[in-house]
Amino acid sequence: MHTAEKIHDQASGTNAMDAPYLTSLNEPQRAAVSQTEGPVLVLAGAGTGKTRVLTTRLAHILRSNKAFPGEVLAVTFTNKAAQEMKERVSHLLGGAPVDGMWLGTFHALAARMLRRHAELVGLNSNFTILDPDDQNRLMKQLMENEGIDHKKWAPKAMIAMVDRWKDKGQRPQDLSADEGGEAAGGRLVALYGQYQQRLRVLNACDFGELLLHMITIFRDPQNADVLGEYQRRFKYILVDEYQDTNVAQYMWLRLMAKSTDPERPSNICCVGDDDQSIYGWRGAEVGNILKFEKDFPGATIVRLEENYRSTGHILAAANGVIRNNEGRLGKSLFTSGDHGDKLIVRGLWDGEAEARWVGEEIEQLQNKGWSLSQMAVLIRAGFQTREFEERFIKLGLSYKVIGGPRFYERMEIRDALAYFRVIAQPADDLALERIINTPKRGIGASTVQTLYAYGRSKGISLHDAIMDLTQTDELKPKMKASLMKLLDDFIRWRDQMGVMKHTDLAAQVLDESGYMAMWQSSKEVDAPGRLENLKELIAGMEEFENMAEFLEHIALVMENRDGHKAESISIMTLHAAKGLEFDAVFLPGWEEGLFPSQRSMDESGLRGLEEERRLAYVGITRARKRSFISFAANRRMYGSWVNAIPSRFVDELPKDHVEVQSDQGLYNAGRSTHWDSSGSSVASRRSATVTDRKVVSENGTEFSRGDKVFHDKFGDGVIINIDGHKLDIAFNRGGKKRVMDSFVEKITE
DNA sequence: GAGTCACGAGTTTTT
DNA sequence: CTCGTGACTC
Ligand SMILES: Nc1ncnc2c1ncn2[C@@H]1O[C@H](COP(=O)(O)OP(=O)(O)OP(=O)(O)O)[C@@H](O)[C@H]1O
Repeated sequence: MHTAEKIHDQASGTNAMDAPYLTSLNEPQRAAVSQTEGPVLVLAGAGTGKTRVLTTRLAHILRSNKAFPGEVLAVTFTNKAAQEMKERVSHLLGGAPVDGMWLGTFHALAARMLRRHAELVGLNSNFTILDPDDQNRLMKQLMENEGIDHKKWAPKAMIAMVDRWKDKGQRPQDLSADEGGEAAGGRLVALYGQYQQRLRVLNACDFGELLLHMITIFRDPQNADVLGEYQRRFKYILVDEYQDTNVAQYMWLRLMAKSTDPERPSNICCVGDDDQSIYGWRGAEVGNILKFEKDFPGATIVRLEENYRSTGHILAAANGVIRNNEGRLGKSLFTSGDHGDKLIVRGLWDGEAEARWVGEEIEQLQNKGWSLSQMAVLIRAGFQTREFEERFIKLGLSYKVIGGPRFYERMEIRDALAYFRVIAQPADDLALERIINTPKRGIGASTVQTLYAYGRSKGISLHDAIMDLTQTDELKPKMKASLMKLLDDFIRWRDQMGVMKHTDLAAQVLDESGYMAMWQSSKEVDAPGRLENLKELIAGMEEFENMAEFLEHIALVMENRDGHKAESISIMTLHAAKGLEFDAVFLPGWEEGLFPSQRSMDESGLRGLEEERRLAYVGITRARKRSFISFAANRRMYGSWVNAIPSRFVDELPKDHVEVQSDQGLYNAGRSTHWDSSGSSVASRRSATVTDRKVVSENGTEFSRGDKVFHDKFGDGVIINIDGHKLDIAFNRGGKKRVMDSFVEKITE
């Protein structure tokens, strides 16, 4: 034990070493908890209690008076995990709520800091946090100004690239002009620069910028006192899911974790598992966890090997899959529990049959007394929810889609929020633009263009541009009156902000703006529902102190409506399931192209495939007792039927630990037989034909399934099957035809 | 400037 | 197939 710790213990007069919570840990876990001083890395596989260690460690630090709550920085991956950790800690400490901790996601914590120091980077402390939709719209505007074709270069894709740069901590000035490659006609870096400028004018930040601004502040020698304050404040730093931190997050952490006294290394504890790194596409760097020892010399590495979550068969199956990845740190895992039941692997005819089967299995488990809340369907991509939802509705099974369509993404909610945002922060152009003509005020697109053009020429916001132009005669009188009315409304509402209760103000705004009336008089079928949602929105605001707090919550916490629905099965993506556990887990859609995702492999090759495999590992290891893996031989894609072959991950499951239960021998047949969908005119019906994955035509073009092609006579289509040089193509104009590869051209976007 | 229709693109994964 | 965008007309 470190000397410092002893001193603390004596000083506080508390002997925390016999605290009750320590008895619920195994030996290495306890070591990781009680070694509070110096850098510690807990590197361990799934279900070994990493999160439990981190939570207990936090409780231990507080309980032994080593730090006040406000002196601990604890970073979690999701807001939900932060919430849970807060509850667990307070529970471990006897139940009283623990307030004042710096506990949250990277973004939530950075936002909290940035509100305090906004002026150091030229922002006002009431800056707006843009959501992804705002980002896209802003990018689109910039591209239109620059005359860049936003159909050829999707603004969303451009923003994705900008976000990746931000993940790496790269600002426009850190990039050479050609770093964007062909994107946006070779001008992406320039666009990035303009985008940053606009953020400043809008007094706004996007997600990545929250961290980048804090890094900028910390690095500026002029602000040494600010950095010093945080370095001294945070006596202990704890980070969960360290394998999925990106470069910017890493830099931010390192700046704060830098010890002010070389004699006393920083007390940072990170936990993670390189095999569970699944956010590479978002800039996460597994390298961060690999170099921990180098970054923090003298670090203690704790390995946990006992898995407390899953049965032997589940662990063995997961290990069998992940073993196929190269360059792993390698960890051993064992369980003292039973083998349990083998994993079920089942091939089915199509997605509908798959959903039906899953439904049956769920009902059987229910009949055995298992709880729906302890079951989950884990999918690869959002669109897969549909067939399960349809099936569950038919069966009357209660379910919740985690991370599905979110409440705040609904049109009417976004509109209402836009009003609130403009009240809170007048320079929020994107919000103002959204509602400037909603409800209809006769302010059309061309007027907005005029206003923007003026604002751009003066370097001011839309709001200020309106202020200026309504003082002149440049606008038509009608337009001018309309704009002045709106401006006056906002000024009046803004004056009320400090006076009126925020929920009352919200109701008043929606009423006086005519927004409520717009829906009340609407004949649309969903108008009543929208009004209902608006009411709910205002009711939900009650939980918050004021408007600013409410808006902050909306921006940072992506919350889900039915998240609390008890006794229902969860449907969510594998990504969203990270860190969770269920008695029974269903893993549908294990087909090549879907899982592993074709796109991931096309974009990132082997790296992409390995990340997909880690996703499979994460999925399997979410299960405590039962795991059901399935694949379908036929999938509907863009309305036409596509036949699918089982995922390579199915083959990687060790035979001894799975029970294969496939319909009509689909397990093997799926990969060698062409399956006709019921009655549709697939050309190869006459015989079971061989499906090839790829073919290279005489003239050297490579065709794969899913490729878009053009045929002189039939037009555009998609390759659904390949048999030597013969391609089965679903043509957009209708009909599926079998043609020779030499007759079609590949369309490359 | 507002409303209607047709075409086109899309399916990863999210703080 | 389904949603959203953009072009066209009144
Ligand atoms: N010492 C222990 N004794 C009994 N149960 C434990 C112990 N440690 C952890 N567990 C249980 O094991 C399960 C997994 O723990 P936890 O979620 O902390 O693991 P993890 O390593 O974070 O998992 P993952 O990386 O897969 O998300 C939990 O149900 C937890 O309560």
